[in-house]
Amino acid sequence: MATTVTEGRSSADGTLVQTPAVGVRIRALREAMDLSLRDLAQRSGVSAPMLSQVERGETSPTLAVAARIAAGLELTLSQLLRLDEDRHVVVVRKGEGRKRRRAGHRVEELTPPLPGQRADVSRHRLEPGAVTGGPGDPPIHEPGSRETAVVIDGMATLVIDGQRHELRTGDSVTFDADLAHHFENNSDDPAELLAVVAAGLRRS
Amino acid sequence: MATTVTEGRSSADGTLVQTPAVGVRIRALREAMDLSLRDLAQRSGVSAPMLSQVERGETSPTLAVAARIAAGLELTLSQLLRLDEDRHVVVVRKGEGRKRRRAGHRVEELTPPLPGQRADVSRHRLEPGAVTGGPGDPPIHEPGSRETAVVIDGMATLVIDGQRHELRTGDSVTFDADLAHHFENNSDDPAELLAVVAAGLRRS
DNA sequence: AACGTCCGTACGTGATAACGTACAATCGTA
DNA sequence: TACGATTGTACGTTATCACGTACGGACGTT
Repeated sequence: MATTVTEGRSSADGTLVQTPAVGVRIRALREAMDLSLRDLAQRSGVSAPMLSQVERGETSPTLAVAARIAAGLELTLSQLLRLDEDRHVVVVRKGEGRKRRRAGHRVEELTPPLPGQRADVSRHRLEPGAVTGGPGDPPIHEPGSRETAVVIDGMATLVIDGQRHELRTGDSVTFDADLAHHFENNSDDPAELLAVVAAGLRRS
Repeated sequence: MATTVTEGRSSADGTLVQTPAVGVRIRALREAMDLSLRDLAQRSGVSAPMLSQVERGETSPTLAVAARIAAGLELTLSQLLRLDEDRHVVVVRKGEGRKRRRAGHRVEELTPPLPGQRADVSRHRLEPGAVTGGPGDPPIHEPGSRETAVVIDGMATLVIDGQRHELRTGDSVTFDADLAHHFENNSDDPAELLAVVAAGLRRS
């Protein structure tokens, strides 16, 4: 039984000469989607030669063009850039320390650490009054990832982006998992949740 | 079905015209830090007139200068852009979702048909003696996809590649979903399953 | 081979991003 | 009032971004 907390570690301190890095990332994403330069050009509205130059780091695109490229890759620009800014290191913590600090929250990892894993399934048990992650240190998943949670038993409240969503047994919710979010159990009975985090496009 | 779609400040039709928005955000951040254009110019290495034009949305900066501006505001570029990309979607499905009924097999789709969806979560109820993957169903999934199933309640048997795996309540299993497989319920009580199918990298 | 079609990239041109300088407006201080 | 100091912005020049076109190379057919 292990508690997984996926934390994006931003490199705010480091220098960010990302112009060449984002080009490599764009090329990797494009090839991962099996798109040619002209395919992405049509999807994004950016010319193929421009894409080639950007991918090789010869030019720095404007925000407008970069946003169109990201949209062609079905990403927002911030998501695209975060792929390079973050180390997106997955920190796996043992349930021991986590359970002591976040009493009433038990996490059970269901998906094994297989290579090429793109979905992470975990089961959560929230005692009355317990919260996942915590408001101050919210678990944010990899950029581009999306989470689906199902309330198996009891009631829970999803707090995301300043909004609260009351969930009853049988309810499910889908949202972008790279946003700050956490679950609360404000009822008098334990709650069972099942969380599925689907990773964004990634290469090797 | 009662699905609730909650959106932040979406860009309406989906296309994101963020060039003017980020300018307003930059100005707000700069003024919040009590910096003049020349102050931020020195901190970021971008000329003050350029900053003025960017803040008013007259020009779209390149990624290189946008990153320098963000650094001058002590932010990464993705952090700066994220503040304006509020196309975060939260889809809440109250109660039971869209169902398909087979003989003794009820399927409930939990993930909404959102663009960019890469994982499909479904809930299955198997009556005693029932099997999944009945005649006229998509027997196997896309090549490269992987499936994780969790037995929420009852017992079930996974038959895959000529092998049988007995699963009890709380058990879970992960396997390559492009293999022929199906679930059976050989017990005397109904079984509740939750299946997660993570698609491979999409193409075109 | 010879063909058509795709791939990524080099080239030349128009558009514009980004700079340095200079200006009107505002504020504080003498 | 008058002055220096700052504010944000208009102007003109240079650098370069972004486009359309066109080229050499790789692949599959005929």
